[in-house]
Amino acid sequence: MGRGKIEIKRIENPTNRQVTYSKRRGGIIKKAKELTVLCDAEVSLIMFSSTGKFSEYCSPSTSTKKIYDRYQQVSETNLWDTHYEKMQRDLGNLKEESNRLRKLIRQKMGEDINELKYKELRDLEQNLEEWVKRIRDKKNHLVTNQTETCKKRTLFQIKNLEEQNKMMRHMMEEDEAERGLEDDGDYESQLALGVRNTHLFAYRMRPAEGNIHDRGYGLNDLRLG
Amino acid sequence: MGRGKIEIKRIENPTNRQVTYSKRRGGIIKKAKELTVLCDAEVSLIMFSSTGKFSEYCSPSTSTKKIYDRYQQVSETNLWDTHYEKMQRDLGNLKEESNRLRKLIRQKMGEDINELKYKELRDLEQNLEEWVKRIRDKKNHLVTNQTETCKKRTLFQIKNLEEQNKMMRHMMEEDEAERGLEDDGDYESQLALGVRNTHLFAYRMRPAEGNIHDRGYGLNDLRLG
DNA sequence: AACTATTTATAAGA
DNA sequence: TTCTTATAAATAGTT
Repeated sequence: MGRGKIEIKRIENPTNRQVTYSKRRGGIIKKAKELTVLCDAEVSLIMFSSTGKFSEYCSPSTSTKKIYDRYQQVSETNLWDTHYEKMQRDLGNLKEESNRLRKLIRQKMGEDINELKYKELRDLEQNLEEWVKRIRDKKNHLVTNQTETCKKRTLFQIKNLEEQNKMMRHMMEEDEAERGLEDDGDYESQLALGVRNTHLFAYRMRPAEGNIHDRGYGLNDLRLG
Repeated sequence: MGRGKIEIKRIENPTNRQVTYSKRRGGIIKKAKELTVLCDAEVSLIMFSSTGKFSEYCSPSTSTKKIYDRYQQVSETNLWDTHYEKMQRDLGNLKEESNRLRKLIRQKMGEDINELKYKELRDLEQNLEEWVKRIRDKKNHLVTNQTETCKKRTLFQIKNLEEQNKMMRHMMEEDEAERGLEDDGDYESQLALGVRNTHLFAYRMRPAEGNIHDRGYGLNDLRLG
């Protein structure tokens, strides 16, 4: 849509790419809004440009987090359903195969009874038992995997939390330290200056050092008299 | 874009709404793909229709989860930045106010030196200290809040995990039970039938009960002798 | 940021 | 759902 048709492939010129990103980001967000309103849908749209610039749209009435939670539910349900359905299909196939085999056995028995020995039937039984076991193991494995995945995610969250806290504590300490320096230097020097200025008038003048006028803490409720 | 212009407001007819949803969902996913390729961007798009139908698009080379993790980082950073910037602005305002006040004080001192007492300067100092304290408390409060939010999220994840596990265990048990019934009834009766059928021919016949042909377990690697 | 020639998306109809 | 097509909307290239 434009003066010329463009091929859908990476725009190599970084400026053009950025401009196109801006324009199309606006377009897609508009589309998301329209979809939300027209169709009463819930939409979450998260975008990172190639330069790492972040934009998002989320339907009002919900939040990105809520949508993501719902997404996780649905997609895990899908995952589970898929595995489970595959298992059911496998079982179905086994049943069909079994039917064919039993027919074959009956035929054979009809044709030549001596070919079917008691031992062979024991084998059959054991084979069937093995298959049941396999199905069960498969299912257990599945459930275990799901559980492990959940555990891993939670552990990751905890790790994430710890890192975030560490970072925040670090930021806080750094800032505390910085503020502390200001307190010992800037702020106290101002106070001292104030006191000295009083002395200046009340008792005797002393020279004021440096420019203090652009470094002070403002006060909204200072009583002056 | 279409035979007629439409107002962007909820489509009341459910059929039309569904049709429009389908069409526009395709459109927006196409746009997301194009943005991804043209601009080398990372996009996550999650949609739920008004009937709860779920669709998503995610740039190849990443995943919805990764994008959401990145989103959380960025949006928390933004949140933090916003608060922090507000704090810095507050501090800036205080500094300005302070400058004005100091000018006023100097004027007053010039006009009438006796109005400024030592006690007043102590008040000034205490006020300044209070403000510093307030800023610090505000910041501590902020950090604490952030930490609490993270904790809550993690606890929620754990709770979620526990519920999911419970559900899965329930599903598994239910299915185990069902399978168990089949084993005791269907499956064993089939085996028994096999054995009995052998007896039928090898030793003596016994009546077979029920129709077994549509319920058996199939076998892929059964050796028939 | 604007502008506009084109391409693209899509509303309505089948 | 899917196709068709007239028309609205988005946007590529340009200023």
